[in-house]
Amino acid sequence: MAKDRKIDMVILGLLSHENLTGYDIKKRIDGGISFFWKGSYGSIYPSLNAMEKEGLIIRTLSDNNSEANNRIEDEKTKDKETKGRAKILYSITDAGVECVKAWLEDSKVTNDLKYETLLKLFFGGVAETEITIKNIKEFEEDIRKSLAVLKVYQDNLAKVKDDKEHLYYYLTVSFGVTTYEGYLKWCEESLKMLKAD
Amino acid sequence: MAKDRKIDMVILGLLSHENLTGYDIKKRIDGGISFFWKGSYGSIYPSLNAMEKEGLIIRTLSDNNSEANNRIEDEKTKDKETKGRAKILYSITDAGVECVKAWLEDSKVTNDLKYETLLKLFFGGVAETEITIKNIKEFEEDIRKSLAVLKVYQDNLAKVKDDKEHLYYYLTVSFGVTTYEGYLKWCEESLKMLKAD
DNA sequence: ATCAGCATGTAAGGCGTTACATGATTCA
DNA sequence: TGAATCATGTAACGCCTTACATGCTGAT
Repeated sequence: MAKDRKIDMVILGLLSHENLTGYDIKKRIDGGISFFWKGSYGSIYPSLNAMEKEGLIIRTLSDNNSEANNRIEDEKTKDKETKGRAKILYSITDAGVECVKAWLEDSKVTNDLKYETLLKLFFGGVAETEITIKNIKEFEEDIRKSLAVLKVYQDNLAKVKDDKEHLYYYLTVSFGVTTYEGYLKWCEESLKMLKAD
Repeated sequence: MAKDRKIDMVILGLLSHENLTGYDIKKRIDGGISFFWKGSYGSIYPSLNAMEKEGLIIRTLSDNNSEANNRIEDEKTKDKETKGRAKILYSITDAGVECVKAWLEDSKVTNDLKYETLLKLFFGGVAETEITIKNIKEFEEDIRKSLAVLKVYQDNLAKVKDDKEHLYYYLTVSFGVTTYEGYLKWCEESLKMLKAD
């Protein structure tokens, strides 16, 4: 049942949208969801293998240049498609979908936040005020950049948010935009207070 | 140099304010900073022992009912104070303070956020809309409660924020208040959109 | 007398990162 | 030809949590 490894849910969730390789999954994680979740190959590939054994996902042939061939034709399960590349495309099984549903319906959640920025702020009294000001300015700059990226996502998604599938993505990105805007507001006020001594 | 174990910095930071036992440290972490950092005894005690060996902290006699006796009188270093309780009070050394300063001045930070709530939202399309609505409402309720607590902290700290020592605490708590208010705003808007279908 | 809170610690195990190892393909 | 990107995976190691083990103190 994929224990408590949240990475399993991330992968299962992504596969509920489309068939992906481990490499693709990494790209998806690094893309639109990176502001609230991260993952590395070192966790993705082992998770993929474990979930395949559990029957939550299966290897599939890639469907590029053809439609509807979600069946396995090669028992080595290495996709030979266009050339001879070793590429493993995964798709979610019914058991996998049930697993995601069960997780969604389970109301217990753990939001684990580790803000080193805030830690440094909290203990800022140990060093000079200038250090804290510098740290906040750097944080502000990072957020400003991320916010710009998120807003592009948000604008594009706003146009298609009537489609159920995109609404959830839109809401997630909006969460990022709202919180980042809050961060910037806080940065501004804090810098004012610190500069005033 | 306490490697990359962030818990070391949390402890060192707390000890830069006051002398504490491992048990006290746990309480401090669970208190005002729990919204951006967490820690358990299983990480606190080993960290304390490691840092003592590194000379970043030392065992101290508790100074209750007396002033200025920060010297060690008992080589067993178990504080025998009021009764015969085994209680180890730690204080930060100069090396420890330098360590915190070096960390504060190092501009690289890692803010590691794992929002299971957002993960569930992102993949909400797998289940019925009602599930997502329920999940958001639960998140909203949790945030509302935490915000109320934070606001009490903020109000109390606002009164003493002219004092340098308290300003940083005030700013940290304000960060929490600002972001939590943003969360609530987002919850409201999202629920509206989801209910509108 | 019992329970909550004070107080310290260890053991097992889970989760995850970094760095490494390997090799194909595509494009300049 | 060489660099970037695609693509999969392992090994070592680190950090942390959970659960357990132990025992004192103070209040009801």
